[in-house]
Amino acid sequence: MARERRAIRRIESAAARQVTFSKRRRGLFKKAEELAVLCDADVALVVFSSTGKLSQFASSRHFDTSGQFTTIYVCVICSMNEIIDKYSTHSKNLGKSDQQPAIDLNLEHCKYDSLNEQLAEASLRLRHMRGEELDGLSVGELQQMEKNLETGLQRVLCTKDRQFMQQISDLQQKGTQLAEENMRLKNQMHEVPTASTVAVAEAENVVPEDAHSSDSVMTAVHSGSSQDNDDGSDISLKLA
Amino acid sequence: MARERRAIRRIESAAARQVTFSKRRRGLFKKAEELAVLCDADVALVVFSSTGKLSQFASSRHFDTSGQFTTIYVCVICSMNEIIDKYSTHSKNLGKSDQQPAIDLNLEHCKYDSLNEQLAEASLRLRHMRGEELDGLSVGELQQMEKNLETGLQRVLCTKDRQFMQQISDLQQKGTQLAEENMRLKNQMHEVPTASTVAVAEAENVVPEDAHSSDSVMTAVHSGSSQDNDDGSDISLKLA
DNA sequence: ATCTATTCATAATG
DNA sequence: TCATTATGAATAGAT
Repeated sequence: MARERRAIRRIESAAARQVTFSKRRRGLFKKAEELAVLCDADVALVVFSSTGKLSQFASSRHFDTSGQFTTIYVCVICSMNEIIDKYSTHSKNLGKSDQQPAIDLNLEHCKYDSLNEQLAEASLRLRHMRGEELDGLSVGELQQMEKNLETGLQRVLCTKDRQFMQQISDLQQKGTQLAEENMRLKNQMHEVPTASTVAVAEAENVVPEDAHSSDSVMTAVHSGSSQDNDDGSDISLKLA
Repeated sequence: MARERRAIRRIESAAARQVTFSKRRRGLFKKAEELAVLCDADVALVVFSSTGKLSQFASSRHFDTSGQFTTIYVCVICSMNEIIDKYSTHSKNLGKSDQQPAIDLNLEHCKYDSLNEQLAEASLRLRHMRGEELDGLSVGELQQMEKNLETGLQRVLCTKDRQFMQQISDLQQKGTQLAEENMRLKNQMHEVPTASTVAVAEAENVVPEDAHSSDSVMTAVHSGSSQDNDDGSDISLKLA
């Protein structure tokens, strides 16, 4: 693939071997990733260099934050184990029925296979719901799917609206409470001498600037950044 | 790497995906083997196609019969397991040294539990897609679902349209064939005595009115309703 | 690491 | 699936 063809035989020079290993390993992992993405395949790749260093790759399908199904690559033990489990199951199902105490094993196998089938069925349905692999379906099945999707979408929209309204209502309530507390604070300030007012304001760090009129106090509280949130919510508070 | 660069994104067409999968899988396995030989590395590669078919590759070092150390390539379970064992050992050494006081039994349990979890996860997702059990979800998750459902719905609609159009196209083709056949029949009628012509037309019920000029025959066939459909389709035939 | 001359993999097509 | 071929990618060797 280059200046000259290199015979596919162990490279004797350790240095050259290391260089070639680096180059080709990168290429191999890239190809593995491309295969996984292009063909929607699960790929697990484990490589030990001649010095014993491990590199691994596994593909996994997940939801990403933008809400689309995406193939992302997780080179972590967890994901790799999934594929190895899949592999183990597969190789156990095919072939070697020897060397096993047979009885319980078969029961386990049945349960296992049944679970696998159910999982396959469920993921096929999910893929259909995502609009994938539809080509084999009849028009009737497609119409049913359309109906299901429309129903699901409607319900999701309703739920979302409900949650939005709940949040708004919560925020309004919180706003009312804060406004009431502000009113109380304002009244307290009116009831004490001017010198104490300043002391209180500094001690509680509520009003960052010199506030003498009641108007300026209200303004400062409403426009302040939300350090005053005591429930961990990160939604900024805006009141009309 | 060919006539044109293909974007590294999931190939939508199942057929094209399958073709690309075959080609690229072969390439990937070849590269894996070459890396193992050239660089004296241990390589394990497990690939599940999107249809769930497994292919695997593993390299292993053995003494061959000539008494030399050689890297030979064994795509058998045994060899793969060696590497997976190596992998497992490696990943066990790093990090989690906990949770492993137990017996080998737990391996089976883990796999079983994992399958069960996956199944539960899949069916929950399905229920979510159908708009069920949404109350626990955040607004963000709901928005993702909304997007997914819209995408799925769009794809279902597209597929349905495609199938409708396919049916229409099939019917049009059939109509054209019938029209041609009618034309042949008409020509045959011109070649036999008038009495027989009428008899044939009535017997086959193809041309409803007296048709003597070629123009009127064509018109009759094209605007005729589709009693001539022999495949049970109930879609009416309209030709331009 | 970077740079090319080559070889190779593969996308499109039949 | 198989064969062909134009094209872009990967990479061997050198710096």
